[in-house]
Amino acid sequence: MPHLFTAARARPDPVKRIADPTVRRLSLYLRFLEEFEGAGRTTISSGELAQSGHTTPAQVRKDLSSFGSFGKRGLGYGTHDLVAHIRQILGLDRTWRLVVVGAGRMGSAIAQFPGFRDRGFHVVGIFDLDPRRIGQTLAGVTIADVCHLEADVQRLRADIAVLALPPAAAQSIATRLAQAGVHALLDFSTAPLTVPAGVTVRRMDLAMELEVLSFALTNR
Amino acid sequence: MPHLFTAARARPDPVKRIADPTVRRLSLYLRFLEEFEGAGRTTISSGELAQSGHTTPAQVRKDLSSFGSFGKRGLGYGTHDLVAHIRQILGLDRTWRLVVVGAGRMGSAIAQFPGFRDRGFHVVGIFDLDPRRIGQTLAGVTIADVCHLEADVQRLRADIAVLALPPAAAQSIATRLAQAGVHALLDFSTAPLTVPAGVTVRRMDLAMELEVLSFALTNR
DNA sequence: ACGAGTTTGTGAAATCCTTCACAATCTAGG
DNA sequence: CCTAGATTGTGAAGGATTTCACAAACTCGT
Ligand SMILES: NC(=O)c1ccc[n+]([C@@H]2O[C@H](COP(=O)([O-])OP(=O)(O)OC[C@H]3O[C@@H](n4cnc5c(N)ncnc54)[C@H](O)[C@@H]3O)[C@@H](O)[C@H]2O)c1
Ligand SMILES: NC(=O)c1ccc[n+]([C@@H]2O[C@H](COP(=O)([O-])OP(=O)(O)OC[C@H]3O[C@@H](n4cnc5c(N)ncnc54)[C@H](O)[C@@H]3O)[C@@H](O)[C@H]2O)c1
Repeated sequence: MPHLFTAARARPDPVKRIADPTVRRLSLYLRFLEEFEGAGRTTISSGELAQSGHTTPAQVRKDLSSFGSFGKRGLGYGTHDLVAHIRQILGLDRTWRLVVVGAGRMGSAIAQFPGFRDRGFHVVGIFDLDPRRIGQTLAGVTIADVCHLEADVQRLRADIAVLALPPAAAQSIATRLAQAGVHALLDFSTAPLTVPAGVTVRRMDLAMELEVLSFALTNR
Repeated sequence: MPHLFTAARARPDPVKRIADPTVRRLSLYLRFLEEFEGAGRTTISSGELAQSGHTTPAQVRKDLSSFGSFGKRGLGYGTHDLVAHIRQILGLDRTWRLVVVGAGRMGSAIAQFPGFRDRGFHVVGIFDLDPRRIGQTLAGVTIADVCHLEADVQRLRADIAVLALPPAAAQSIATRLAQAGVHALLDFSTAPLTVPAGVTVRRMDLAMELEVLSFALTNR
């Protein structure tokens, strides 16, 4: 399900579809660039980036060139510059407000993970159904009753929701979130969700990945 | 990085590369089929399967046809039959022995998740570095010291390892596991791993998925 | 200021994956 | 047994993504 988009921030030229794999790689490149920048490197070539990311120099250059021309021929890319550009392309030059729905094992692990805040993803709300969980605090956020979900996510101005729910509950919660104006969902449950147009869903399906590994092992 | 394989279990015909997306969809189809089977349906058409999985009838048929001819024209696929076939294709007609390395928030959540055992993935070992964790028990398995990792995974006959480690530790543990004969890794850390040929790695990169969502939100 | 050496940016080619379209084959009903 | 209706299996077409290959543009040392 590819999606159209218009270029970020008044750049007139490249109104163009960006492939999903490109966006994922951009996210990867960003990490390496930050490492390189931290290590004091001021420039980096497509070849070096490619090596870090298990891809090819041509791929790196194609990926970047869909957004503009950030490198210097003969030299490579300025690490600091490129970090700034990719952050802007990915929309990481701001913070995003996250809610976690389902405070079980997985939901708790995610809500307590400090790495997200460091990258601009702030957990501003946690919801559950279970009276024993409601009222407890995780990483400074008090678990709220899911029955006021719509009002709460609007009050909290949530941008993104992480669903760590039993599969049976996921669809109904997804619909309620979409209704309440949350346009991005990260779903850990096993059933694919149906959502209104304009809402993006990403799935994290552990069981599927294990089955892919099983297939790989089975076929030598 | 596509990989070659030879057809599962002495079928002479289709020595052919199977696309990764095909394998993932097979895993999806299997879930729906199990639901349909549980609901008493004896046959199902490619159209119905497609609808459940957000894909097209042609895609479903192509996917299945890379492995053989399982349907009946005019009727569809026998649910029970197809479940059995897909299980066999994916290598799910046996149990797989899992170890979890890193018993922090994420590792604990995974080790304690009952859903895996139900699908044939048995957690047989958990490892950590932290003396406070070593000796504790999760879901009936005692956390062992990672220093005997190689000997332990061989003794436990582990097939698959889940890495829930700090990124800095992941590469070294992956290398040790590969050395010890574990040919399939599921990695939760953020750095892509380099492994010897013959070892399959799947990544679960939460941060990357959030950044893809950030991109989607940013570009309307 | 110049030439040797690098590295980018990008059309074109190649590869990979999905969709189309239809003959082949089945069921069901009379 | 025959016909109407349904659905599979699959080559071929189409679309998407990756790789190739090379001119353009830069740096650096002299
Ligand atoms: N834990 C894992 O390692 C793991 C692995 C693979 C998949 N998953 C999937 O992730 C999801 C969560 O897994 P988990 O292990 O955290 O489960 P869990 O049972 O520990 O937690 C689920 C939580 O959701 C809450 N909940 C249930 N219905 C709700 C509703 N309608 N609204 C709000 N909260 C509700 C429950 O009270 C519970 O706290 C499941 O879909 C599971 O299949 C988890
Ligand atoms: N928790 C999350 O929601 C989350 C989200 C995104 C990514 N991740 C990633 O998953 C990984 C694990 O995250 P976490 O939250 O569970 O971290 P954590 O700190 O809770 O757990 C890490 C565990 O690994 C152990 N460990 C460290 N070095 C080790 C070694 N060499 N051998 C064995 N054990 C070792 C530590 O003792 C600790 O128990 C990290 O790479 C993290 O970036 C986690």
